Amino acid sequence: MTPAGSPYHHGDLRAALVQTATELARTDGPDGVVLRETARRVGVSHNAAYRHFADRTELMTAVASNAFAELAAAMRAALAKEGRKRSHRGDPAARARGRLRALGQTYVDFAVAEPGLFRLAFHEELTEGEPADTEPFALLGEALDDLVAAEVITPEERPGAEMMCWSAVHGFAVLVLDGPLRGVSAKERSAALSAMLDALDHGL
Amino acid sequence: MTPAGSPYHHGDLRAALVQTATELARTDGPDGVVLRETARRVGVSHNAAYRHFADRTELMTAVASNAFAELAAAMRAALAKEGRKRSHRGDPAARARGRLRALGQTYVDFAVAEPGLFRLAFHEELTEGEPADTEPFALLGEALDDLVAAEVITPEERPGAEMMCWSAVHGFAVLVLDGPLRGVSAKERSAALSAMLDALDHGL
DNA sequence: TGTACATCAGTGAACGCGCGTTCACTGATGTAC
DNA sequence: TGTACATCAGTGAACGCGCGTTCACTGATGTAC
Repeated sequence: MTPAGSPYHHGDLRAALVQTATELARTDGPDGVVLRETARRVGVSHNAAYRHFADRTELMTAVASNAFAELAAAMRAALAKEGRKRSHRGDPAARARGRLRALGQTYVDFAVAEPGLFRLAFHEELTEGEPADTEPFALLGEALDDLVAAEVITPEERPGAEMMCWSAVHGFAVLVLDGPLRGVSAKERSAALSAMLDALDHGL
Repeated sequence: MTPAGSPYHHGDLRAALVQTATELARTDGPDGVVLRETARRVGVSHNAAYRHFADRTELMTAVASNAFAELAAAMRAALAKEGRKRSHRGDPAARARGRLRALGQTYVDFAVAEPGLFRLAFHEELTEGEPADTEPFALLGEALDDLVAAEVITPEERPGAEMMCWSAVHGFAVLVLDGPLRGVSAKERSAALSAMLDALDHGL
């Protein structure tokens, strides 16, 4: 608990910086994460940040990690909601398929709702280092485990199916954000996504 | 025909700038396209570029257009090569499927071979304006027309199939360049791509 | 064929930008005795 | 309980960077008469 006013010691400056930088990324994307601006907004001198991060990249990496966590949380919520559906009672195959679809839908929804965070999470310079924090893809993998368990697909089909799901869902998101699907209306977009998820489900 | 030496008038400065900027993009990606450096390499004062481009973005757009043309050319070559296969004689369905697969393969190969150009082509800031030059996607669309004509898929299935192909292929490329598939060896990568193209083919 | 003149294509110097990063420093905090 | 001291967390000023862009200018070219 820091006293009111502007105490010399912040309390939890690191967390405050990451939080603020995340908001910048949300609004302005990867390039919006400016070290000086982040410090300014937190109300601290810009070099104070160097107590907590070696450089700007380290700050961005922390933001990316935040973004992945946010996406993963949305996906877990969607998974739980879908799992609870009455129609899936006693039908593990339908449930597994429904959950996979829900994951894909949520992934794309997140990209559209938070383009800045999404772009940052997959920002080239950040993914260069150690293996990225890819919980979202792990969740997709678990959904595929369920699909195998429910005998919707065979273990042999799984590798192809997995690449397919990862790629289709991520690709759709990217094409909507920065590709030829950019200008498309929300309505058309969800129709296209829906058609694709149908094809994906049917193809498995 | 310009005389030897350093004539005052270049001859075709615009083309030279685009060409050089393309090489910069090839090596260093979107951020590598630096107006001053481009002019420097061409051997011209940096503001000469403003005779031919309103600003840096316009130069980059020209480079992106080059990149798309290069990708499209590779795809057309793959299409022609696949179409000539003996095994496809009298089997339009097999041929249509083979061509679609060849397109996907070529698309990913291009992204891996020319990451800088690929990233530039789908660079956020460039795709903002008017509809991008998307011949590669048009080719994918034509391949799907053939698939419908050969009765491999029905016209009703086509929209979902199209989104699926676009997304899967583009998504795979992006995941390999900047996503969790980044570090993967060439061998693993082509196995994964192959598995995905199998799944895609089988799913249609 | 010669010449005047509009137009096009280049030059060179300068500006402002705002950043990331480093340096030498000071204020606050907690712990050993 | 008091005090010395190491350590941690901030500050403020400064640097260098290299860029994109603009300004006022000059050299080359082609066309009308």
